[in-house]
Amino acid sequence: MPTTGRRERKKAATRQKIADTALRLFLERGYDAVGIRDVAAEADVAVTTLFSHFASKEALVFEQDDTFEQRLTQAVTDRAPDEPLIPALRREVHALVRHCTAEGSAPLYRMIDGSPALREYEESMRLRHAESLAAALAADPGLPQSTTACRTIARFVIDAYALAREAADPDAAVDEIFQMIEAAWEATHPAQGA
Amino acid sequence: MPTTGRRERKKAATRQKIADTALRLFLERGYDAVGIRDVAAEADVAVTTLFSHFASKEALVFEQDDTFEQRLTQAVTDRAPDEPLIPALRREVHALVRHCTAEGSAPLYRMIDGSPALREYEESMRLRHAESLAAALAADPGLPQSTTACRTIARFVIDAYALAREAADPDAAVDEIFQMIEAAWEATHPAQGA
DNA sequence: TTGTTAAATCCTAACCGTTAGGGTTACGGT
DNA sequence: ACCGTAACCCTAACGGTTAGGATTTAACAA
Repeated sequence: MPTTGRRERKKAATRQKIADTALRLFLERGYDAVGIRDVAAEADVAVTTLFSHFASKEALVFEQDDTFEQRLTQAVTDRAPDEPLIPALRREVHALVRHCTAEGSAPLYRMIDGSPALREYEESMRLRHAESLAAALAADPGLPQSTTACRTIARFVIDAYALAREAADPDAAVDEIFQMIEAAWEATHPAQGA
Repeated sequence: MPTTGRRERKKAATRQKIADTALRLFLERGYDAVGIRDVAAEADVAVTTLFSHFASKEALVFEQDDTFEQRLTQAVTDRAPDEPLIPALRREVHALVRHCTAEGSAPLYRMIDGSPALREYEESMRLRHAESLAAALAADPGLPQSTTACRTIARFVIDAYALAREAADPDAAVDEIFQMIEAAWEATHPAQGA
């Protein structure tokens, strides 16, 4: 029942073809040098079809980055019952940062960093992710923190990801920033473990 | 010698007239309902002139918000020689939040919150402010923290501003978040005051 | 004064992302 | 077999933004 139907398959194929074509062209010629009409023509679809699959030109680049959102929230909800929050988040951010500083991803992220529009779009996207994370934190019954505290920690975690990606030593930066986040988080407890 | 010359005066006047006209029209009819060509016509300038003064439509709304940047950095550089960093920043953020949650600013910020484009623009602008603040922190000889720590604290401070503005009780939110920031900051010291 | 330079402004026309309007095809369920 | 509708198409436009190049005018020196 999830994927029965030729219709959904064709739709998914169209979407994928658009995304693949776009990414290829962007990397070949540069993001700014490729127009929406170019992508649509090369993928052999109408411009309106392209925009029925993707909300904007920038969204073509971050095609499957709602997995980012899911991974963060799942790091909170799916952690072992006794595992403390912050280390779980740190582990996930480590993995996310490694994933996007890996070999194959380098050209993609160089392109992103080279385009103000893409940087701006990504930041705004991360903020939405932070809101999701904040909601996941607020929903955890083991965490009696205020909504403000949850939203704050969520943003701090997003900050850690963004800053670590730009740092000279991303791994070390994650650890350094998470020490700060840990301290911030503990400051919201009335000292629970003591 | 700062303001000699009729030329600079006329230029400043043109800029001001554009900004005033834009803000008036935006508040009267709504941001989306007013086009660039409307603003230019009402201000009696060419569209190209408008864009020689403002880089984008959104920039018309945040006309003089580099004072924001200056106030943050000056809170660091101009503080009393013995005043600790975080309380100085908290005081300034308190003032900034109060300023934009004041009576007269309400319609403006309702308009901003109502437009995704303006929200996105503001966030991106605040990130630039965070970079300035990070530079100011890194330049303070009394603060031997790493660049990563400086950039982190800078972003946390911007987060505090953004979150507090949206909170039900902005003043209390500033205090709550700054307790977390203080803890994060202390975590970067090898315990200096003990 | 007068002439020269460069800054500020102007006009027109276009570019590009995005959307509206409205039509065609073909899948899915009855 | 038939209908509803999802996915797709085309054309034309809208709105922010920019290029190209002309025109005015403050600033300043001869």
